[in-house]
Amino acid sequence: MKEKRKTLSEKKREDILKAAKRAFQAFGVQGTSMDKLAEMADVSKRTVYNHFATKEDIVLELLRDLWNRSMIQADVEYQPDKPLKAQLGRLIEDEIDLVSGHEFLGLARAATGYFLYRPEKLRHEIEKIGAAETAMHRWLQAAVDDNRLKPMDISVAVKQLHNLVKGGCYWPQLLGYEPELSSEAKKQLVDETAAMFLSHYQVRRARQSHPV
Amino acid sequence: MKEKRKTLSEKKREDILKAAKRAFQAFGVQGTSMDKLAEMADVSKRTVYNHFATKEDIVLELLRDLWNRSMIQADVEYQPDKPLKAQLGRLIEDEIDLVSGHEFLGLARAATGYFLYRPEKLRHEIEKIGAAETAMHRWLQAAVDDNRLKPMDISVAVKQLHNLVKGGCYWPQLLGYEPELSSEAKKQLVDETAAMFLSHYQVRRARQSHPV
DNA sequence: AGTAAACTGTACTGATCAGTTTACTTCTTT
DNA sequence: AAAGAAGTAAACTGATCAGTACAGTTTACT
Repeated sequence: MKEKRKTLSEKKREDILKAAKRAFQAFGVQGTSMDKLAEMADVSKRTVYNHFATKEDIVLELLRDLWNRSMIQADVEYQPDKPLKAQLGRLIEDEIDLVSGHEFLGLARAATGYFLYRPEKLRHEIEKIGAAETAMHRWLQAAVDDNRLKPMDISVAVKQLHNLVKGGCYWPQLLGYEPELSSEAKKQLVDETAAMFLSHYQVRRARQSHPV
Repeated sequence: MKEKRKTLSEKKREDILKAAKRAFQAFGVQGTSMDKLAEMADVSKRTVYNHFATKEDIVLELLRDLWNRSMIQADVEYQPDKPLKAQLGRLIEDEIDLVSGHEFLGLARAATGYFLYRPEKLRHEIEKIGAAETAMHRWLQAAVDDNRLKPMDISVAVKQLHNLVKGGCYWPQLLGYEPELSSEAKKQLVDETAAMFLSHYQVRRARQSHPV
């Protein structure tokens, strides 16, 4: 019975978080009363308050957890001998998958509702987390170092890619006025984005070999 | 006394809408109680309900009005003899000014909060409004017709431009985690966006004259 | 001047909800 | 097995808020 090493208390805590995740995704933070949450978690309301002092604490706990898990992206190693477009496309696709996944979108929606009129809190959270360097950052830097991409302000470039991606598969879905991307639409977005980006930043080599 | 042709009733109605705009921008829709609104409008609560059946009606009225005014953009006429970059830059700048203006942002924030968990309503409103053709559409089409931009899916291209712009000066400001763009930052955004877009879509002419 | 329409303030209804309290039961640990 | 930590249901507090009711006043128009 090793797998059930959890004490009852720990289990309840997890039940609460799981229920909160479902509830916040479905109804938003405002739309989820503590009574409803307790019921969904199959736990008494008092128990919720034994584990979390306020509703806010639950929200923040969930979002920090989401953020941490988001940062665990498999690095796409830069490969000097492979076409840029395929590699970049892979990175973009990972980004799309992350950002337009059900769980991410649902919690992002909850977070948006929650932080929309608490900008100081949002800034504070972002600050605490810090701008971690992403797989995209590292890959771009490697490609620049290898002289296959023009010198650029990497963080600007990363933002441009993010904006193209998010504008296509995140913000409209977050607001709910466009449906999830079909797999063809996804391919198209990957393609357009990579193509536009590379048009601008790729080094077009002359036919002769490198000058020293 | 021609200027005060308005009947009292009309004046009150406008007072209510003005106050609602200020209030929703400042506190959001949820954060504005009808009592507070009535007080801010210097009107009795009953009068508010004489003009608007529900809070929702006020929200929708304001947003429709905003939307209508947004559509009144001065067209930037396509000029065959002028550099594309300057013309496109002008269009992008107008877009930025619209979308990151205080009033627009404030109401967009209110709308976001309001519609976030009412996606059907949002879709319904968007549908009713329809996708009006923008100045950007027309300009791009003209430039394509003039063979200075490659053939493209215009609506995709417009979205790409929007995404680059909004990702830089709208979404982060909407959520409130980044400050308004400084005028240098704005220039930079205009520039980067136009440059990237043209890298991808501009027709690079050979030195000889056009083939027929 | 007189009437209808629109306004006012105050108070009410009915509902929701975050968080607390109580009195009692069940786990966990020593 | 006893203590105490954590669980439970249910009722309660105190507050907010959308929308209504009412009794009386002001404004617009004939």
